[in-house]
Amino acid sequence: MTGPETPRPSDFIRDIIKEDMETGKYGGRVHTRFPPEPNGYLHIGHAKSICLNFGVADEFRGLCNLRFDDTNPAKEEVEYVESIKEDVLWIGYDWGDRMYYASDYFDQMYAYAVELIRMGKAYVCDLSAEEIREHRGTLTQPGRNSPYRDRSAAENLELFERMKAGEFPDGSRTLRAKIDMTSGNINMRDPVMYRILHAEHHRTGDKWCIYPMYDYAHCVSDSIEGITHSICTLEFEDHRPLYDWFLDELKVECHPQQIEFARLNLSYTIMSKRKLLQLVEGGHVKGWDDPRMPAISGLRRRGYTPESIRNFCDRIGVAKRDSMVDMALLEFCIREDLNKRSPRVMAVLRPLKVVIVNYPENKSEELTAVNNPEDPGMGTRTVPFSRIIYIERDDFQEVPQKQFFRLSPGREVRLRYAYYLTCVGVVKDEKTGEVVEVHCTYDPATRGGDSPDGRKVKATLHWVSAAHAIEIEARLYNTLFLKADPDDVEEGQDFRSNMNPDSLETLAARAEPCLSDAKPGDRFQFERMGYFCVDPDSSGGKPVFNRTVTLKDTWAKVRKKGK
RNA sequence: UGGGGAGUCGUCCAACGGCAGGACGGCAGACUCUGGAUCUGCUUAUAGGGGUUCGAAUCCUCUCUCCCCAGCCA
Repeated sequence: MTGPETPRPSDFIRDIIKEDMETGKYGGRVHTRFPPEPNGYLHIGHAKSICLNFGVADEFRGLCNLRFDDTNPAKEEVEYVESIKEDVLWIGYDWGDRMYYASDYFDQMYAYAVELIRMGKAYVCDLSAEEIREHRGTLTQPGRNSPYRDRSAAENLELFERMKAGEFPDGSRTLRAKIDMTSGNINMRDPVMYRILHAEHHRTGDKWCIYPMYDYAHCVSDSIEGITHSICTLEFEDHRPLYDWFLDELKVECHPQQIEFARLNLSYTIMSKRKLLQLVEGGHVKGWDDPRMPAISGLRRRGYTPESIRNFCDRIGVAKRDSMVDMALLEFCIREDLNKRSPRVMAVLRPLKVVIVNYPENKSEELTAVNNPEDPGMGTRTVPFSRIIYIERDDFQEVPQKQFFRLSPGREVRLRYAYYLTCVGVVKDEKTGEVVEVHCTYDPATRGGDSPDGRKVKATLHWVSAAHAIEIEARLYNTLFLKADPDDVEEGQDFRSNMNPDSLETLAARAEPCLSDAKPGDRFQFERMGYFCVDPDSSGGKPVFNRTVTLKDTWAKVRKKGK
C-alpha cells in the first residue's frame, strides 16, 4: 500500500520479522494471512488486523492471503464472505489470486488426522460433550483420561472412517489429540480435533459430516499455505503450544510461528461480533451498515474514508498490552483527511428565518463561494442570495450570553461570502415567546463579505436563501454508548443498558441548491457544522446526509464551561 | 488458589544498560471571511519494595494489580 500516511513506526511484530529476515529464518520470505470466519461483518478491529497482516507483507515484499476460516458450517454463510471481500478491498488491500478457504484443505486435514491416529497421537472418543467437560478437570485440578484413550490405532482408524462415512449421530463421538490430561494448559488436555456435524457447508455441501476444530484446522491451513508469521490476537496465546504440537507431530515442512497482539478496543463502542449482532437483531440499530456501527460497512456509510482508517491503524500501533483507544483519535483521523479533500457547502441544520428588511423584495443575486480554502484548485461556485434567508438557530441569541459573539439585537456579523448583516428586531411567538423570525439590515457596500471601510466583525455565519434552498434530511450521530466502556455495568445488567438514547437525531435541514446533484457516497463539509456523506437512502429530490463527524467546536466548549 | 500474558503522561505507542520521546486529548495564546484549518507554548507518566551497576523503564528478586483460558465456537 502506498499513500500519504505518516511513516510506519516499528512494533514488536515488525521487529521479529525484521530479525527473521536478517537471519534468513524462512529463506528471507514473509507470508502472512488474514483469516476471518465468515460469520459476521468486519469491524474496525478487523481493520487493525488487515492493516497489520497486509501492511507487513507489503513492507517486507511478502504476500498476504485472504483465508476464510470456515470450519463451522452451523454459523457461517456466503453473505458474509462477500461482505468481507468487499470490505478488505475497500480498506485498500488486495489478496491477488490468493483467496482461500480452510475448507479447501479438508481432505489434507483428514489425511493428517489419519496419520496422527497411526502414530498413536489421536483417538476416537465416545464421551458426550458433558462427559468430556467433566473429564477435563478445572483450572486448578488436572483432568482424567478418557476411557477410550487407549484404543488401538486400528480401531481408531475404523471408527474415524465410520465417523466420516456418517454412521454416527451429531455429538456422539469426537476425534481427540492424545496429549496430556494433567497439563496446566487446558488446551493441551486432549483437545477435540473433529466433531460430527451433519450440516450443509456453504462450500463443500454435504461432502463432510465431520468438521475440524479451529486449533487443528488453523495451524494446518497456515502450514499448507506456506505462511511464515501467523499473527493473531492475545486470547490465542495459550493455544500456541497446541499449534506447535500439531505441526511438530506431523513433521510438516512449513512450521509458521504464531505471534499474538492485543486486539483493538475503542471507547464508546463494542467490538464483539456477538454483541454487534445483538444490536442488529434487537433492532437497536438498522443493520450492520448502520452509520453508528463500528463495522467497516457502517463506517463507510457514515462517510469514513479508507485512508483515514489506514492512518488510524498506523497511529494506534501494535503491542501486547490490553488497551482502550480513544474514539477522539479516530475522529481526528477522519477530520484530518476530510479537511483536505471535502468541498465546502452551506447547509442550515436548524433553520431560523431572517428577513433582510432593506433588501429588495424581488431581487436575488449570485455570490461567489470558495469550494475549499485548503485547496484553491477545487475552484469556486455561485450561491444564490435573496431577501429571506435561514441561519442556524444557535447563531442567534436575543440576550447574548458571555462570550457569544454571533448575531443578537444591534450586533453586526458577516454572512459568509455575502454581506455584513445587522440585527434590528425580532418576531416572537405570542404564546411561547420563542424567537421565530429575525429582522436585519444589510450593508450593500460589503458584497462578497469585505467592508471597504475596514471595519471588523467578530463572527461569520453560514446561511441559505429561503427561496432557493433545497430540503435535505440530516442524520446526526452520536456515540452508541454513554460510557467509554459499554461493558461497565451494574450487576445483572448488560452493555445494552449503556446505550445512548440520542445516538441518532434526524433533522429536516436546508441546503444550498448545488446539493441536489449529490450522489450517494459524496462527501461535503457543511461549513461550521461538520462533514457529511450522502446516504443511499436518498431519493429523487431529497438527499439524505449522514454526519460523519462534527468540526472541532471550540464554541461548544466555551458555552458548556460558561453554564 | 493451575497455566498463559501485561503493567511508561488522561489515552495510545516509543525508548532494547546512557538526556523518558511522539501522537491524540486537554489548557493557554497567535492568526483567521468556517469559534474550522493552521501555528506556538504548556501538559503531575516508568505499579511498589529490594538488589546488580559509574549509570536501570530496560538486568535480577520479591510483592501488587489487570487481562485471557475449564465450547464438540473462532
